[in-house]
Amino acid sequence: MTSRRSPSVTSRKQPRQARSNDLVAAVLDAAVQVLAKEGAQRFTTARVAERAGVSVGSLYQYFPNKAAILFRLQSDEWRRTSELLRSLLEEARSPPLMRLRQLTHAFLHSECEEAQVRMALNDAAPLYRDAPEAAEVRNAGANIFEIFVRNALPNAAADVQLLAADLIRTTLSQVGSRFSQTPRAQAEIAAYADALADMLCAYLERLMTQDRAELRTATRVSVG
Amino acid sequence: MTSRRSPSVTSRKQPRQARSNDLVAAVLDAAVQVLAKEGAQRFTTARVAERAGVSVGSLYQYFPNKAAILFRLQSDEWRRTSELLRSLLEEARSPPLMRLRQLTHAFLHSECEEAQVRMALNDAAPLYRDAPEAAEVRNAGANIFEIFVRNALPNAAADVQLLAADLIRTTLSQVGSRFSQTPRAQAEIAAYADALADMLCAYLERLMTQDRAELRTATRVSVG
Amino acid sequence: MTSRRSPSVTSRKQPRQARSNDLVAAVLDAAVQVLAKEGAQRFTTARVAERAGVSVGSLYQYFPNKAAILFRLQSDEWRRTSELLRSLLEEARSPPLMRLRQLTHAFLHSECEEAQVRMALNDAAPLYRDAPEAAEVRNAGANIFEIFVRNALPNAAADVQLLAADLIRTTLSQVGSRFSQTPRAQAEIAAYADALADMLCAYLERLMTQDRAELRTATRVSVG
Amino acid sequence: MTSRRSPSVTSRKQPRQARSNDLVAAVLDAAVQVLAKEGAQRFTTARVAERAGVSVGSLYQYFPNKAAILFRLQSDEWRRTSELLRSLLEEARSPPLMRLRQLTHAFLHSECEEAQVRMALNDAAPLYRDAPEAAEVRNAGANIFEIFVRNALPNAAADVQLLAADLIRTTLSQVGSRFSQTPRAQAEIAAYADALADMLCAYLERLMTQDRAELRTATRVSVG
DNA sequence: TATGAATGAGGGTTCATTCAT
DNA sequence: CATGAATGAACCCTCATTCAT
Repeated sequence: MTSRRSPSVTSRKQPRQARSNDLVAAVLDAAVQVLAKEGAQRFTTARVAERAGVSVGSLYQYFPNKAAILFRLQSDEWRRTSELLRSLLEEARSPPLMRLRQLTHAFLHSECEEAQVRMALNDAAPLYRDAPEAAEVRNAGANIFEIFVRNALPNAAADVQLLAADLIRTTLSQVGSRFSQTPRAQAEIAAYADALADMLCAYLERLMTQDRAELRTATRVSVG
Repeated sequence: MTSRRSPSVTSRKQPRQARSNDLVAAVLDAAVQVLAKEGAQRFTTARVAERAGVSVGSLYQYFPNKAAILFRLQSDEWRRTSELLRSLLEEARSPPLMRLRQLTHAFLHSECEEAQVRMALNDAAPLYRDAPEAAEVRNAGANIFEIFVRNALPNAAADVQLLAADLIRTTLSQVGSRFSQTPRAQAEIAAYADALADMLCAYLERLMTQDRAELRTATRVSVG
Repeated sequence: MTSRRSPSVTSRKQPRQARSNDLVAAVLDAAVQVLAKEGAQRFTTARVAERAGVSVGSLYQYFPNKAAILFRLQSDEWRRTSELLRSLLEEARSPPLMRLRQLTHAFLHSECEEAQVRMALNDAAPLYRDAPEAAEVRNAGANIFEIFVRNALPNAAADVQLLAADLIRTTLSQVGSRFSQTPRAQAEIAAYADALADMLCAYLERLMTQDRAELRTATRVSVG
Repeated sequence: MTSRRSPSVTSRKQPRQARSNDLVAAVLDAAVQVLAKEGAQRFTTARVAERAGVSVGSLYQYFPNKAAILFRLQSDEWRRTSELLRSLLEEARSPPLMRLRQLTHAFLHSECEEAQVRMALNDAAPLYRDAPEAAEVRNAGANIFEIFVRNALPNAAADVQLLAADLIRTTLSQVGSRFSQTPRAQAEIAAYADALADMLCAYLERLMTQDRAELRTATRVSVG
């Protein structure tokens, strides 16, 4: 394939002053509204600037291009989600399976909020996903699951742990994203979350059983 | 949000003659190439026509608009996948869990073939997914899993069956689609397919256990 | 201004055979339907041919271009109107003013029938009106009024007669055409026709008075 | 008939600054030239922009679409004509019939100026006449005649007044428009205007006679 | 003679980005 | 710094007409 553009997508300047922060906030806010109201297709810098009550020129002072706005939106979104996941997964007092179930519920509900914007943002993904910064942000989210899995499967090989973490994370985010493409009632969300949690937990449970088996084997071997 | 257009997307005329079929085939073939080489962003009717060695006008004799080409591509793709799934799931001689595992492997491998095109097609989804015909094609795929699940969980309530079928199907297609976004070696695919199959099987196994329990309960009740 | 195309617009061949006549009739019929249903803007040879159940190629065998179809439609329309006017104006038993009034009513009613098509045909006028044949057909209609006026104002100078004939004809056709652009109830048509007839008759009456005066003067002069 | 589009046609933004006004003026000016030189058929935004020495993009900053340019031209034209008519009809010192005659002359002369543009604008009418704003502008012109007729026929019923006003206005504008489609010498214009004025005045005179009769009747009744 | 597939210039419109003010 | 007018390439789609079959 020919080269596809992956220009830098981060802020042109770090806005230190109050004014700048306001402007950036206004733009991001407007961007969300445009995304929700008009969809990814009609998401234009002009429309964002207008809705933000700002000139296009100003917009381009803080975002190098349209993709940067979208990337920032997605970035913030990922950060928020990571925060949510971290707070639930790291809560070490409850057992892993219970935490995973709680998280599934929380995540699915959160996905269904502002599904409109999330979908539009998803539609616009081709515009920002190839930027180098994107990988970085995504990896940050991955860590959380890796820690969780390492904790739940302390005796598993590293690659098994990574694979499980990836699969759980991918399943959650992809299935959640797809599920929220259709408007859902609260009860429906809860039911789907239960099923999804069943699946993830069944998987994790199986791994944990193997994990304990491995431990016994390892012990016996070392003892023997 | 404001209304978004969802124009019809099916063929303008049924090509009966050899000539027409050639043209349609050439256009679809060219469309795949453009998608792979240029991506969804640069997928234009002009480019497709040029690569097909055909005039734009001719292209528009057989496809009412750009979305129709994309829809047709996706449609064909869905049909092929459905065929694959059906042949594997309906193969009644092997037990359900084994069939599900085989299917996972087959599906993941198939997803990773021509991943480039699949991704581009996915990026272009906003252009065709709202067409009325799209829902129809999607539902066709859903049936296959429903039948499979009904067979595996004969005693479960209908809504449980539907939910399980939906979840399995969604997980497979979404996780598969995400997984294939990165180029993968054969071994990597096999490993991921194993993990994914583990997850789906663990889930189905749990449901099957419950299913048998329900049968016992029901039997006891009716006997008692 | 630069040259505007005024290509010939008459039939490519005189259709003598039954088949040909059928085809021409079918095309004209279809043309009327397309005009009514789609408007001048969307009046295309392809649409006409399809609705006529005929291939574009065949259509072009009997009409040299799109304008020719429209011209033929308008031509026929003018012929029909001329027939109507002639039959009413030449009816010599009733006095001129009464005939003019009757004609106004008849004409306005006729204009309001199929107003849809008439309007569309009017919108398409730029396509055919510059053809040399158009003037010819129009002049045919003019004659009728000239004869009528010569009869009503036998003593007037030739240029006065011509001017009056032109004005009456122009007023009738233009006001009628404008009036029928809005859908009208029968009573509304009658009322407007009455007013229009009032105007035309008041005008003609005044000229007739002058005409008689001229006769007296002429007589007196010639006598004196 | 199927629905035909009637998009809004008014300015995209109110040009406040000198620069903007210049651009709008340049575009309108260019539009007139293109209309005169190329006709309605070849009136394209690209040509207008080019002749205005402006990019298409700029053109679209001030006009939402092609129709808007045409509508604006027609609108301005209507406004100018209304101004002319008002100044002549409201000139209360001369008697109604005289005013009507003067107006007829003035109007016909004005119609014959830039007849080329007027005709082209007329040909393009289908593009803008269905816009909601068009009715409004047209009605503004109607008022002038209604006031004039109410003054000339104070005792007539309201519907009689409205009908007369409509008929006079329609006749003037339609006959004038048709007349100016052919290039005319000054003398020819004067002669035709005289005839047209004769017709309108004869009509109005008849109504005024009736009006006075009604007054007498009304007086007698009220006295008796 | 009939067909209808093929053509491709041309039309209206959008939008990311720049830069003079 | 802020503005927003200006740019013009690019996009999707239409349609009168021809000509090989």
